[in-house]
Amino acid sequence: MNFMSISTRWDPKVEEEILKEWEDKGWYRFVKDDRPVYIIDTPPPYVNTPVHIGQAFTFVYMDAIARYKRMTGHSVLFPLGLDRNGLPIEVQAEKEFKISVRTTPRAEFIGKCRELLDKNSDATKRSFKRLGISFNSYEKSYELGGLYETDDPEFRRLTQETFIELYNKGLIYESEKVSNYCPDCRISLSDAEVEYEEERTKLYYIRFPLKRGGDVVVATTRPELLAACKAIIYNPSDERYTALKGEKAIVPIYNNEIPIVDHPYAKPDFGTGLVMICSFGDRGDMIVFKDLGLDPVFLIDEDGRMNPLAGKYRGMKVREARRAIADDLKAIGALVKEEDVMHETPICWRSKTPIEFIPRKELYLKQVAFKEELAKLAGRMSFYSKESAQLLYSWIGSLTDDWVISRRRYYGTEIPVWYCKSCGYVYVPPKGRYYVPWKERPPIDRCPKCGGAEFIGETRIFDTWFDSSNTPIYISGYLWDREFFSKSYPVSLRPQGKEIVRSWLYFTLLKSYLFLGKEPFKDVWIHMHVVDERGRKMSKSLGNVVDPMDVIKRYGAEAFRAWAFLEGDITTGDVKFSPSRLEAASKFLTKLLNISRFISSFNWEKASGPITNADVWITSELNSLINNVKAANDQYQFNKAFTLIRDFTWFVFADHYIEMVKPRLYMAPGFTEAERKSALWTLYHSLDIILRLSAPYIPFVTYYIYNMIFDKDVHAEKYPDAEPKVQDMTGYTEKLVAFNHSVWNAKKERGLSLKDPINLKIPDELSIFTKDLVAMHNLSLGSSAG
RNA sequence: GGGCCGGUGGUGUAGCCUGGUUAGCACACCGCCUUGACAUGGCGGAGAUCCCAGGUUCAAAUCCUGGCCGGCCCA
Repeated sequence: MNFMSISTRWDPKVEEEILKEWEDKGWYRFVKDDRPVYIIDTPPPYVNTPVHIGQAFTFVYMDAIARYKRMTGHSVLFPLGLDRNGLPIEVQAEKEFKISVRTTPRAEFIGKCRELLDKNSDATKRSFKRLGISFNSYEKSYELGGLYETDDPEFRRLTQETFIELYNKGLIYESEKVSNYCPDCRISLSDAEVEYEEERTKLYYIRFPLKRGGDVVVATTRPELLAACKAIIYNPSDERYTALKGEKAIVPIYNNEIPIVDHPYAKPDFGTGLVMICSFGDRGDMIVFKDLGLDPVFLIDEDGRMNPLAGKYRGMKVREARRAIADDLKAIGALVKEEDVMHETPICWRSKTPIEFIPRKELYLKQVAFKEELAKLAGRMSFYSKESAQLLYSWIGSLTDDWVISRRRYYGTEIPVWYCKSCGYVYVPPKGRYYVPWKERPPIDRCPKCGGAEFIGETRIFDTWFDSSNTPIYISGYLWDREFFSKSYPVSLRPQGKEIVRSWLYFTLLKSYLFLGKEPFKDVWIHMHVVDERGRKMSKSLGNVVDPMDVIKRYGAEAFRAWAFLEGDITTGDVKFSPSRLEAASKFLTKLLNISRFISSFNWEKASGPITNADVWITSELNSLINNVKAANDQYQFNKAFTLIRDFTWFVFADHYIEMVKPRLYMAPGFTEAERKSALWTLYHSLDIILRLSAPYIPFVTYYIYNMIFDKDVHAEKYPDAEPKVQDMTGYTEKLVAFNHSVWNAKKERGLSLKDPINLKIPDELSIFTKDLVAMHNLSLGSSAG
């Protein structure tokens, strides 16, 4: 860069020039040397949508961590990953190309997905680059720090290797179990992928005749499951019904007899206190079926329609069947009443479709057996903030089923298994390469069991979390640099959102435990979300989505960054995005430029250090700032750290110290050359510290100023350390500030300009600053000394 | 139904752990000021039932109990 002098305003165009310089330098590339390594396992953004403002926000935080760690002498591994596996891209491909996954040949369909992914990936990369995120690289490569993609053959090779190893350890099994099923996505879901949504729905009160005569009324939200009802339960403490024990009820419409039994799952105050137990309306039904040893009947097929066992309702969608059966019940007088209720419905996290519980044959990874060990390993990781660890613990505690890892979709890592056509032998190949069983022959000619030569390749793929849970293993060189890997694992930091604690964080922990026997991270930084000005989640349907690139176009990346660090602590709560607050935060950039401009208008003359009391005072304040900022940084409290820097720079250094030394700089009468030099030394020294402290947060402006004044790259400098030799004079700050305000106030009250002389006494405790204070305020009389 | 987090001037927050200051700061607002870095500035001002109710204490924004509201998680 070559500019004449520091500008009074920050021009976002300068950011682009700086980015070019950074790119040319290749300075952020990962280098293996004898420095301690710091590894950040960044969350690979899914590339089917533009970068979200929340991602922009949190990646800026990660960038500050990376920059801070570099400046404190670490070799920082900070790779960019792009998540490209999974359902959303299939859905998008179907929409964009108007094709269906069910009718398009697999290879062709995958090609279409890839086409879209490549286009989207470029946009994502550009956004991060523009924000100044100092990833080791923006180019894909198979080396430490290289950009990686989760659908890359190498990444998938690792996924398959973890499978092969876990399979060989006997941790994976196939079973036909009832699983969460999304009829819309047509896949089984792990428990982690189930969300709950409050839904307004009807509660139907249905009359069941009793076999011995009379009847009972049962309330349910799912009358369409009547044909699958196997029992009616009441709470053992519910005296209204204890007499019914052992009785049989007759299911309306279907006329089969079912027992009435007591079970604590029934809540006396819900509906009538009687609950019909059907396979399967919800998780509670499953528990009761198991407890009572009932045989389930399944009524819903993979399209989300009623199957022939539902009788006349066959072929109907679940919701249609519900309405129809309610009408029929009414017609025969079995429907006592309908009531509006709010009900927590389990839904698919992607499509928001209500999930059904149906049996499917899927592959499972054992996890329930390891809950204790997992909780123990989780305890070895430090959480920031520490309260967020509870999210992980409670999830581990609530696990009841093993992890469904197979999916019947196309765009994902293939499950590396072949089946012998003649004897059904399950062949799992050795580790070492990426396998595509649906289109490849297995690497053996004959079945080891029966000698058969024909094999059927597995067509299913893995749950995307089975891929994503390998990121710390992948980025730290497991595949290509085993020596580095073994030294560097567990990696330093996992930064991620709270909403994927039970998925990404949990599954990574599980994989790491089963595959390596270790916890994956030393530190875990959990953040909340960026929401709109009114505190609502940003969503397309609300129309309140803010594109970070629009923000950058308008205000610049540096303004966005300044705002991100000043606005609030995203680890304790959601942060509201507000353009006016962003504008306000960006004013600090102007302030910093102008402070620098002012200081640089004087030549930096040699001096041995601060000699006057005022200069020692501000230097000791800087010391204290350095200590406080570093302490905050080390706790990942970057918002606190940057706020401290801003407050000091503006409201202490500029407002008080700079104003105090101006007379000296302009050689007001009575000051010596040595005193002037001392002030200059102190100003330059302070600015140097302030810029280095600020560099991780606002890397553009600090780079620009540092280059202009010190002709060096601030990002290659050391993070400041406090100087222990400086006498601590921070105790004066409060009094000094208060005195200055009292003078300004007094002048105000008397209608004087700040330049006018005034007759005021300097408090005794500030007498050591008399010379500077007299000159600063033009105090004419009454000073107690000097 | 259970758990976690949060509730401080119009807005964003600090302080709470380790009770005691006129509850600090910023944005916005109002007034004055083109003072040789900056008017995206300087100085000044007004503006707060510290969610509510009890309790502990000489003293509570801070500790305890209960409740309300908001958010999230689990059943």
